[in-house]
Amino acid sequence: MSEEKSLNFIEEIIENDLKSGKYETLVTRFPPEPNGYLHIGHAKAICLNFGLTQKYGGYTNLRFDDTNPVTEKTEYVNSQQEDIKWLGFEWKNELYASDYFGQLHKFAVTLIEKGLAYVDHSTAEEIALQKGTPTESGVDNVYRNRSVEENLDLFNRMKNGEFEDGACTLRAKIDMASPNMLMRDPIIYRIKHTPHHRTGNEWCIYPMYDFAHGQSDSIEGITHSICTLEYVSHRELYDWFIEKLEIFPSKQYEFARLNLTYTVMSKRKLLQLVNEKHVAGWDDPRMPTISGLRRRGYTPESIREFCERIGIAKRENLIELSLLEFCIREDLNKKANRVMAVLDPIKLVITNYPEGKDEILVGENNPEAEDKGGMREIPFSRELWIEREDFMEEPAKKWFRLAPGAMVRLKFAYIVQCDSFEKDANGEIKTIYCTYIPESKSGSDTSGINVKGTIHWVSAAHAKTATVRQYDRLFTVESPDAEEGDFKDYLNPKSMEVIENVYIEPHLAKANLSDGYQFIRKGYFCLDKDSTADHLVFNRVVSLKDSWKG
RNA sequence: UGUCCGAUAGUAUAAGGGUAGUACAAGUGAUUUUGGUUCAUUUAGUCUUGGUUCGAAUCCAGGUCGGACAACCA
Repeated sequence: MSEEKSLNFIEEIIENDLKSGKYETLVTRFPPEPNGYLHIGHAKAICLNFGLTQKYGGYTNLRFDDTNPVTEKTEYVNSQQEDIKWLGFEWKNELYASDYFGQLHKFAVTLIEKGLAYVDHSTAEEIALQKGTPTESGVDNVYRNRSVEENLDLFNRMKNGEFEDGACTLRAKIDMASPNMLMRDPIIYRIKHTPHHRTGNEWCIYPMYDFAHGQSDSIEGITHSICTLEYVSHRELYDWFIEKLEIFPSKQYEFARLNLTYTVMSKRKLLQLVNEKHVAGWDDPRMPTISGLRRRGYTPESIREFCERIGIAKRENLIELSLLEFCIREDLNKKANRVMAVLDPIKLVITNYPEGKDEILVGENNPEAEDKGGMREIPFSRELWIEREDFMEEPAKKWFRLAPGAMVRLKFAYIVQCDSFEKDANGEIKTIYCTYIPESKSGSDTSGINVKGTIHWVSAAHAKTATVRQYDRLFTVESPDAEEGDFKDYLNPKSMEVIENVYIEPHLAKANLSDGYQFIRKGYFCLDKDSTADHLVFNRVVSLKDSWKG
């Protein structure tokens, strides 16, 4: 069966290149800068680059783009590696742009020797001024026409640490009148007397992104160098260096980055949320970081599926958060064991059930799993906790749950009928009194009674307690970036609701950190790493879809 | 008064000169011991104006709108 699946524009390019024999083996790379944690937007790029070589053969390198020692840290290198592995991908080579500092330095010397680079003593302000604007061309400066020998000598002295930071730069000599600002003699080396996370104090000059990225691709024989749209105008420069240096012609292709509703995606803004403690850290479950999503309870499969579904194109896009939620529900629906937990309890007493009697009921763990996920035991007794919202003193129309005189099925157990209820001094419902129908036991129901509603419960005498953290969108508006004023003005004050003393069925005491659970009728939850043996903390991954419109 | 990129249902993404399709979202109904799942079904789209053509979302030209570009960041 040939299921014609349409190709995205990058796959088309690759298939053409492979078919024409331009390349035998596809080589891609994922090139993060180790200056922050990876987020769902990076996941899109990871799935793309690794996915392509899985599909067409070939391999993908992991290359850290570590050309700026001021912002880069080993902590980030480690977290980024962990996230990529967790997503389920394996890189062929672990590489660093800093591995190429020696080679890159030689490339710079080559350019100088060809008369295509010069040392400039202008200040940053002067350079900006001489550069012109997008609509006005720039002007040449006095250092532009130095001799090759002088440039060689000066560049050598830069390398040897004879100048302070900012005293001079090495610039490519291209065209100060180019309509592309990046071609107006871009800086390719700058002085930074800053130790590097890998090369230590070996260098005090560091290449700029444009002078490192393309050449690194070329050195590694990257055939398709895939990046986001903001690099479109860099492509001309990318090609220029490769051409002048006469090295392997890697080609750059750009796709539109991911934007997600109700969140921000720039590393700068995410860092700000962390530093200013609007969230608990890079892995706060509300963060769109991969570590945050992992802690929230998202699975690698769900994120990969999401990346598959959003597609790859060149137009700007804003993906609805509901698609991400759909992907995790779809995955957890198959995998998550069903359990019962009561988040906002009221007492239910079964007046005709013997006091002191216990019963062990069995329930299937997951009706959606092939073997139903096996069975588990659930203790039942005379007094139960049920959800406050499952009782209505004056029922709305089409109300299927508990109300005076109404009958409901207790999940995995019996049908009960509400006889009366009691309020406390504040007028809040305190206790509901029911009678149960002994013949209606789940699995052996001979009562012949049909009820519309089924509710969850936990036996009061057997319940354990836990803390539940219910998460919601981090921002109140779809596009915090696009809004007026500071994006932080739109933080959702209710993005985390902590509920203490949630009653959970005893089975959940054995909950596993890596498993997702469905709290029946409430949503998908997972154990948080803050849990201890006697204090469990659950994160809500996502609520269940709720088509009840009360 | 620049250069480059883009424009298809609410949101994404296909259709590569020949019936505008899919997914999510939204609505309706059926099934259901989760108001979940599943199934069925409805709503809803080619930025604009010309041109080429028997025929244009697709090719061409002009316009409009959106985005990117003036860091010793990546």
